[in-house]
Amino acid sequence: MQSSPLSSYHEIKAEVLRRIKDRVWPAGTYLPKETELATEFGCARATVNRALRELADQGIVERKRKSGTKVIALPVRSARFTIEIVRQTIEDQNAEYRYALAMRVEEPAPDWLASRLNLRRGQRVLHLHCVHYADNRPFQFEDRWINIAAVPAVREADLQTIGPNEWLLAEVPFTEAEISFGAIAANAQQAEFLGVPSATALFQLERTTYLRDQAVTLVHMTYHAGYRMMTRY
Amino acid sequence: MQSSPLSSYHEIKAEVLRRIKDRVWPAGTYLPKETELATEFGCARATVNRALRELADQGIVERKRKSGTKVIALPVRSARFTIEIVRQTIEDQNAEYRYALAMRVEEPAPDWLASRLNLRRGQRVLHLHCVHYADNRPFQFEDRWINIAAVPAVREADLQTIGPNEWLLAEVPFTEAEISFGAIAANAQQAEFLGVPSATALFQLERTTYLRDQAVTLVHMTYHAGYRMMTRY
DNA sequence: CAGTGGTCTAGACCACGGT
DNA sequence: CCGTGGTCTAGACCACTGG
Repeated sequence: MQSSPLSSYHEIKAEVLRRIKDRVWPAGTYLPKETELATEFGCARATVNRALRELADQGIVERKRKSGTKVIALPVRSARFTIEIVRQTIEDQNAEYRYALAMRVEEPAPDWLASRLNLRRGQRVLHLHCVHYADNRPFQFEDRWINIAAVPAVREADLQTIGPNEWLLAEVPFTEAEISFGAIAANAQQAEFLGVPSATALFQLERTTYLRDQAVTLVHMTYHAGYRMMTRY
Repeated sequence: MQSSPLSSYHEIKAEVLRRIKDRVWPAGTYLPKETELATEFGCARATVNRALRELADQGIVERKRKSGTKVIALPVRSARFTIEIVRQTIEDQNAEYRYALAMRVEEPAPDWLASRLNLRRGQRVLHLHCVHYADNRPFQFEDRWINIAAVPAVREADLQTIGPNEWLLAEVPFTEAEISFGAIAANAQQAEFLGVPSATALFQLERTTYLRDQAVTLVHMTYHAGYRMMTRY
């Protein structure tokens, strides 16, 4: 074997991928064990291991102790979307970012919210409406609820200047979140803030954030008409 | 130092993460170098390396040779969406999957498509309309164009039984793709196939797939009203 | 119980990128 | 130039899991 000793895990990864693509190892079959590949490629087992581990992370192969490494039948393609701060998104487009806080109310959590975020009945929350502009055109409308108990400091926060997203990210980074994307028909409020006719089809991102099992915030971010979220893989 | 020798990279990762969260190492600061951490934790440098590398992959820290490892200021959270085959999605909901091929036409690529996929003018493509049902209710409408030159075998493919997505995935796995999500107002066709009023707000996924720089397929997958794509991170 | 991947080690050399 | 992370090695032990 040992054509020309591949000694970087990049090379090994590429070679293994090539064999899978070229059906040398068709979907469902098992690859040789790590030690065998190490011998074939003339490298240490750790190097093969690193290559295969990354292929497993990418969902190309599946590894199990004792059984070995096998090529996944229908490769599940997973795309990665980076959810940036809106300001970033806008500035990346070389547009001028402007932010406005349209509403800030402290009140007891409405029942639907309390049940959604698992709050005690009547627990106090901060309800915000914000609009993010790109070159003075509305880009995103943000409707956010913050659980005050989870971040008491928010009462003192100056959210006139900094968006709540950025403020929260700096205050309580590294939270767990649940995200969903969907399409909605603009309600009167969204239509007004975004400057579109009512019932316009809009892209919306919903995110619920938790810190150690305690809900921090629920936000609906509704984008201007025609917005598309993109990525490649 | 060396409180209690942490010797698994999991433990080290957790400990480093804890220190970042607890602001022992605030955003923007540099962590000790790998060798120092290895000494502190009483383990090999490779172990520290593995832990820090994974934190870098997660976008928690940023590493650069010579400079060192620093805590990212505003952690960019990236969510991973698995784009499964529709059949999977439906079956995962314990619903009955049914598929119908509504149209199959072979024709020269229209100009907009040719320019979009970088095809020669008039190159022949296969144009398909498919509907995927969950428990006999329309779930997704698929409008797909396939570049015949890229996958000649598609001419013989029986797309009555297997959806083109599954067929393509088996035939040409491991392609590059560009994806975008957005909201659209249903046109007459989409409205009819999905059984909703015209202009209903619908969630749509567009994907362009390439194999070695050659366009393979462009597809618009439009979901039933109310559909949301979910994930957590 | 035994086979395969999972992980750790101690040491080495290399490559990038500030100074 | 030279410090820091990037990677490789040879060898070892461990942990899960299939038979």
